Amino acid sequence: MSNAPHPRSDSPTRRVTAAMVAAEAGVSTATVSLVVNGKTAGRVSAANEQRVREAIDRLGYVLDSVGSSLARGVSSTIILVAPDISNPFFAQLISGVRQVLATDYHLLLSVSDPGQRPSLTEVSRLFGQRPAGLILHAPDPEFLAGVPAHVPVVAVDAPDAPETVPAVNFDVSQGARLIAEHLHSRGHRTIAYLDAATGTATLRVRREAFMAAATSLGMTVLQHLPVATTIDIAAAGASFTAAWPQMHAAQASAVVCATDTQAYGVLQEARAAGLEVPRDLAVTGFDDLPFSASMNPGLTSINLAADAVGVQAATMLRNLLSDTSIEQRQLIWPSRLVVRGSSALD
Amino acid sequence: MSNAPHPRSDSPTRRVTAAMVAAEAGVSTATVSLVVNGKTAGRVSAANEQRVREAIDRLGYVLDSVGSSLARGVSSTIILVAPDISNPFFAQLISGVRQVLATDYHLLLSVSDPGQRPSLTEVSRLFGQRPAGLILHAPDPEFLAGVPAHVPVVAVDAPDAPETVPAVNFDVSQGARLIAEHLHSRGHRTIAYLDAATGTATLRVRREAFMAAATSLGMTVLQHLPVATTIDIAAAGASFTAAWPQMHAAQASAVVCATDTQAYGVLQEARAAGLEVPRDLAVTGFDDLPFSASMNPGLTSINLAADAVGVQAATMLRNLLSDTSIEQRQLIWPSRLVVRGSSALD
DNA sequence: CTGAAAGCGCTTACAG
DNA sequence: CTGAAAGCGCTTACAG
Repeated sequence: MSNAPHPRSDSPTRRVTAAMVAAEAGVSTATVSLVVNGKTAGRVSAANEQRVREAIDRLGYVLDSVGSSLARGVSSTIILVAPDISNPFFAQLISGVRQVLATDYHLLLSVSDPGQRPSLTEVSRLFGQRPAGLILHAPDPEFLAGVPAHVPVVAVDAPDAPETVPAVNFDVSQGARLIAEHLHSRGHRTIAYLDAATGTATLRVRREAFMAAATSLGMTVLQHLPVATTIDIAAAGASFTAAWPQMHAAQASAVVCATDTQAYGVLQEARAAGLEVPRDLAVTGFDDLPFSASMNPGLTSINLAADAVGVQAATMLRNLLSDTSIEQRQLIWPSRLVVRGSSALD
Repeated sequence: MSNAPHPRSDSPTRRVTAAMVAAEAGVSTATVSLVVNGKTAGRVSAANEQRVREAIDRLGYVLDSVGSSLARGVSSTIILVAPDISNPFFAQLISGVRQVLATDYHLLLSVSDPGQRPSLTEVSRLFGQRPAGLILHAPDPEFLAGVPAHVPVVAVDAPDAPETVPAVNFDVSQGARLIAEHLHSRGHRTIAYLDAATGTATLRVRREAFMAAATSLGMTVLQHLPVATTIDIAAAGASFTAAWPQMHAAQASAVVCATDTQAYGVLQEARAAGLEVPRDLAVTGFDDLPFSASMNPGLTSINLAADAVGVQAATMLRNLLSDTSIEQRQLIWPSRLVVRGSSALD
């Protein structure tokens, strides 16, 4: 920050423009622009480039991206649209995206309130920003359809995205099967499924894949017992508490939860009800949040490689932006079962 | 989305501009601009306003915020700068900010990698966006000093912010005292403090306030035992494990952690070491993350009203933006002790 | 109440 | 290799 003073209390120094740099260096603004954008090869003499760089340093010039975006017709901002950043798993995704895109683009997040989808005005304003590209986490089909044709887009965690949309998904079907097989191998035959009531595609796939796998293994899955809840610890716990008597009567020996967050609530309330996990009741989650290993007992879950997927999605988008033809339009990342104490006696 | 089709596969329809709307409505672009910005009072006839609105609907016009920002000299984007969004507590803060600002401004998040501070280039690009204002979560002094004088700023969770900077802080000193008093009242006399090694001001304040309170209550706090760690479950657990023999020898009966995240690691490793919490060792956290109630035993912690603080900060910024003089430049929000099983026998 | 015009800061053919 | 100039889409005094 040494040579670019930003006097917070001094007189409101005027913004330094390319024109001022040009005057200082004795060149045109066209030349300044070429230097700033690294397009000097064969277009700017070494001497002039040097002069411009010195002038930039002297004046503390910073490219105005608003002017730049208007002239180029597109900004260098990539917007990551997420329905819910309270999911800690999302931080990992971002970290992966940053690794690939942070150098050349400005990464911004646009979030809606948890569980809610972005409104029409929010979407319009989004495109009014002229983003260079979009990474959409778990977009609903309407949002996807509303993206203007000329904006490069990559979807993440969107198993229902049309094949024409580049996407990187987690293999949650496989994860759901792994859970079913794991519980079956531990002798469970009657099981409850706590679904998440957000309508996201990944959650539908998780449920359907689990049902299919459990059924084909000859297990019984209780219907709507417990009742689906939002992805919230307290709501999930309450739903479990309400359903437990019936589950118990039906001789259910395990609760499979659509998300780790919900499983935390079930663990908590099962304990409050005096149940011993996993002896009296096995519990499993999905997502393998960083906190799941710290539960007591640890929560058996499905690990999703969020950072790897972030890297993949960002790489795909970068290729799209540089017109590199991408080989595969949709990638799928394997899931991994992590067995912990909540489903396995030591 | 009905009357504003975004043909994803059709021919690349040209962006609809204010000039096209003006032509369609038979008025000037100046009039279109006034209507779009709701500045019609006494400046646009009802008839013309009506015509313009119809033309906008017919053509599916959306204000281009890049052009608008350039003309006005400032965008309608408010950027929330956060060092680490993996902190779930951050989602609550955002929710509060959104409640106040989402209608009139576009809220975007700029994140750096966990624990790292934003680089100079990132900061420059930030201001190249011409944000209407900034909300800074736990900014370091250098960043704060680098904010151009004309950009309205509100800091959050920045107990070291100069008095000239509007800020909303949590009373973490009070929280630290509450922890000390609670443990003292439970009979603890020798205590370990697991600090967080990120250099954020709030963490320094937590530690200093705790040390002062504990000392004045006549308690002994072991020095650098365990060794400070990043805000990471595994790192904290490992640090605890390494320090436990010495802590035990020193007859420490409690570990006070700078953050809940670290406390999770301690709980986990204490359990692995065969310790019973809280009988053999009490553990406390700080932040009261949503997961802390789900630990077993539940984690005693300090609850910070993140959403309330988000609302406050956003309100302050909105007042700053509308030239309303704000009464108080710095607000402080009380902390609340939440006692759970990790420090209290049933 | 209305519109022509200047201007925001930059980029990019274009002519030299 | 270089610069004058047009243009990106909008807003805002200004003159009427």
